[in-house]
Amino acid sequence: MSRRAFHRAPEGERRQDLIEATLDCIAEFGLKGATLRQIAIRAGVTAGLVRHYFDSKDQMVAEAYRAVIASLTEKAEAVQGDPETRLRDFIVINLTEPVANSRSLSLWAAFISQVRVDATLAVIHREGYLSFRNALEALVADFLVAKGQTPTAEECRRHAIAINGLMDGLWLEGCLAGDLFRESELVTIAMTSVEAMLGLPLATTAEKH
Amino acid sequence: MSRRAFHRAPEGERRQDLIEATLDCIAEFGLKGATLRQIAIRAGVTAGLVRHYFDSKDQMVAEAYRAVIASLTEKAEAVQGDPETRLRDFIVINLTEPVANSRSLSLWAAFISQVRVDATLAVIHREGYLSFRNALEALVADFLVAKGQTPTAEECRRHAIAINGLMDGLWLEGCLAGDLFRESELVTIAMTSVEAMLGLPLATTAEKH
DNA sequence: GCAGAAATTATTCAAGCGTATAATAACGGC
DNA sequence: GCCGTTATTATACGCTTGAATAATTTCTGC
Repeated sequence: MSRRAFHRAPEGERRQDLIEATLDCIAEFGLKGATLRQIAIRAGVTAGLVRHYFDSKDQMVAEAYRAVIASLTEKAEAVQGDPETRLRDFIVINLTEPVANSRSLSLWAAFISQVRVDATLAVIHREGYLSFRNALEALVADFLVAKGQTPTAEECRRHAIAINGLMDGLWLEGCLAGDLFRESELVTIAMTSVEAMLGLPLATTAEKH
Repeated sequence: MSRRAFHRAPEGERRQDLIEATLDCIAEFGLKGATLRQIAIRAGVTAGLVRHYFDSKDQMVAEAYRAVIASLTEKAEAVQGDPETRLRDFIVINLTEPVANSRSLSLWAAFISQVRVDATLAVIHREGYLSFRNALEALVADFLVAKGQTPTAEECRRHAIAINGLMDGLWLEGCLAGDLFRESELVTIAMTSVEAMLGLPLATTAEKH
């Protein structure tokens, strides 16, 4: 009857590990399969430790949701360069790995299905959604202005809604059934569609690495 | 200590009631809150009865998923009239009640998050997705032909993927944050975007009721 | 109107859940 | 090198879960 090996993790690292383990379990077993015991196994600790870092399981799950939102938006909001490049990169980033994969979708869907149930998650969700759409709206506005147009705020809003919808939908298709599409096919379709919607070409620039 | 009132339901009705109650509970409490006891309360029976109609809870949930898919696709696949009208109606139906509402999304998301976990649900999902996209592809092909074009199969496929993505994404936005949009704003945006993507106008026809 | 089948309720069960608490191991200051 | 603090393990508790089974009510064919 020997006691389990006792390993003290570096400052703040354990908290992050627990959140990662939570997401792994939700993606793999669903929200109802992500039990404290499963999460603890995944994180390499015992279940009781969770309550040393979080007030409750629900609080840990909420923080895990924040991490998901961050991983889905932070890369997209960090695009740089001229307006056209930024818009193009925004599209590419959202429709390729690591943003677009089946794990991301499973996590996203698990939390979305809880938004109506848990008010805390609803707040986190709305903040993430609005900041994402606002970022896209700014991208579209900058792009149109750079092309010599003077779009009204209303036009920008409508374009942002439409493009946001298109991107969400293609992201979804790619995550759900990536095997049905050829390599980067969805990116090409998105580019062509956005060009048609804005009535402007999105010049193909040389690949950067 | 009197026994609970004993009411025998008409042929086959109880089964449907149980599936409806299951969906109500999933929408309201999430998958993990949809317990046999909650479902039984909602259906006005006792929990034990479930196993008289279904082999297990999982089987009932799978049948409930079939019902969700059906409710999301059956109306859209039944559009009638000339190709242009069918395409327009298809768009309208998918972006307005009862297909587009927050309950539908909660249900859809709950099941999608389980697709990676439960192989049975994965099969049901893929069938529904493909039949939906094929229906849309046929709609697009008919429309283009009616407009005097001779699109290749590849063109139809790409258009269907793009429009499907747009519709999914706008459906999603509408379900998640319907309060952020004006009445039928999403339908208008969808119409305008599809026109731009196909390079053809979708004539506004007189409202039918 | 009775007998057997089917539908429904009631009760029980083992397993797993999140939480609480107590015991123990590692660390940092002095 | 000891001591208080904190991170971690271990264990126990009350509750809920899906499932199994037994008891009861209704229906149907004759």
